Amino acid sequence: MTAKAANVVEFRSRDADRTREEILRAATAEFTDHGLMGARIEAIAERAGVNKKLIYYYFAGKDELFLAVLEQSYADIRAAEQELHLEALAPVEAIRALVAFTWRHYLAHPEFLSLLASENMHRAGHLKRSGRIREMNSPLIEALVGVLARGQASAELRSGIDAMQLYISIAGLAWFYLSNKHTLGAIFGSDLMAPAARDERLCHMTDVILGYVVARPAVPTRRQR
Amino acid sequence: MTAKAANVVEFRSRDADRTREEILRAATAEFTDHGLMGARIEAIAERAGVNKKLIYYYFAGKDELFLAVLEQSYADIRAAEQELHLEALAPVEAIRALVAFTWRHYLAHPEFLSLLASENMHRAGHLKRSGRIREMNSPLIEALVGVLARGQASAELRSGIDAMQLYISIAGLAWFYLSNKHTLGAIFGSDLMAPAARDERLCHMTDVILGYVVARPAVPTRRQR
DNA sequence: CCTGTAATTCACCATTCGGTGAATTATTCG
DNA sequence: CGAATAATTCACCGAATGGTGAATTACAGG
Repeated sequence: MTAKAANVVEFRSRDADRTREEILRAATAEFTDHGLMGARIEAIAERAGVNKKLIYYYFAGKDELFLAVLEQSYADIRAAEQELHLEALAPVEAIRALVAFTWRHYLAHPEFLSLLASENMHRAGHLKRSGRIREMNSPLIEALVGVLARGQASAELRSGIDAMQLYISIAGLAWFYLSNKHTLGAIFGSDLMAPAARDERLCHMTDVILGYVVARPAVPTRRQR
Repeated sequence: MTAKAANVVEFRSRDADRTREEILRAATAEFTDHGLMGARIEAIAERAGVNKKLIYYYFAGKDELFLAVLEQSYADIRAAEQELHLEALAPVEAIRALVAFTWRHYLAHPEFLSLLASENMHRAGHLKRSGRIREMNSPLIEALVGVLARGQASAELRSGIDAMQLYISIAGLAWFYLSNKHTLGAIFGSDLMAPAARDERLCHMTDVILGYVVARPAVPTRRQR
């Protein structure tokens, strides 16, 4: 019985790898657009051009799918960091490169910002359950420690810089601008993503960070209580 | 009919203002904890100790409620900014005060970060519809412009600093650390909210910003293209 | 005390959503 | 080819969820 309209239903060619990847891609987009709670499984299925049940065939549920997306996004940035080779650059140039890299990576991967925002709202519950991500503990910090040590030895960089604090500051300068571009843009009445504005931001970020790390001739900064 | 168990139902004393405020308070908490999409109207009603329908009596719907919460949060920070009186401080001290203020306000008002994160995920749709917030265009920026002008005139501060960029940078240094404390804490394996860690962060932030704004004896910072 | 109305409760709905059991089909391998 | 199995579809569910119409009650003003 039930002659399905004969012409219309294209059957999916059966390719597990491709299907899984398409689900992941669609899920990344949906989670990025609407957050973990706002994302709809059915919407992910539609974006992927896939039957909803397939999502449960490949992933245990919404949370596991989100975790897979998050892990992928982390893997991407870690992989990109590998190509920085900070150890090959002079200290000041290494810092400058790190700032530019951070800016450009966030710019090119808005999903990273959005996914992490969701994950933080969930108090990093997925991340904590993921061995994979915790093992990805960025080698970048160690590279940065090396750069700071070299720079301090050569007196090019200020002493007493904490690598983690510096890393967080560099990330923060880029992150806040990009993740809050809509509210900031509305309040300041300007398009923060216009090419000129983006260039200016990188310029400013670089000045701020270099202003901090580059050793000063004399004038010591006073610590506040 | 239907004798409700006689003893149990305490009737709400009828106080429109109080009820409205309690709904707003509960909604702030719920939106903060779960985001706009994750927040449940019924949960807000329970938190407020109020019948669900009352929420629709005082607010048109979920989005209008969210907007009201957002407006309140903006009003709070604008009010707090009023008491800074940057114009009464020496330029460097004014910057230092602004950094500390930003840090402490975000620390004391996590809802501000969370609400704005939701609002940005929604591309500032509520904010754009709110005349009230757009009119709140921070006088802080103007005050900051004044500080920078004074500092430049007295040669205490570097020239060419853009007030908006600086404001975004100060906010970003605090924001990223706080809004991403869970993922950062998991990755770095440390408690970023421990008192010592918080003090260290403020210290670092201050050093970074002052390192940038304070005029250098000679060594000009090279601009990158 | 009485009455009008503002504030509150109650019962209910249509829809959406994450998720599932079982059938079905494509593909691989013997 | 024929059977086994991996990949996909189909039909369906129970629980939430945002929202509502209408009744009800506390309270202020006369």
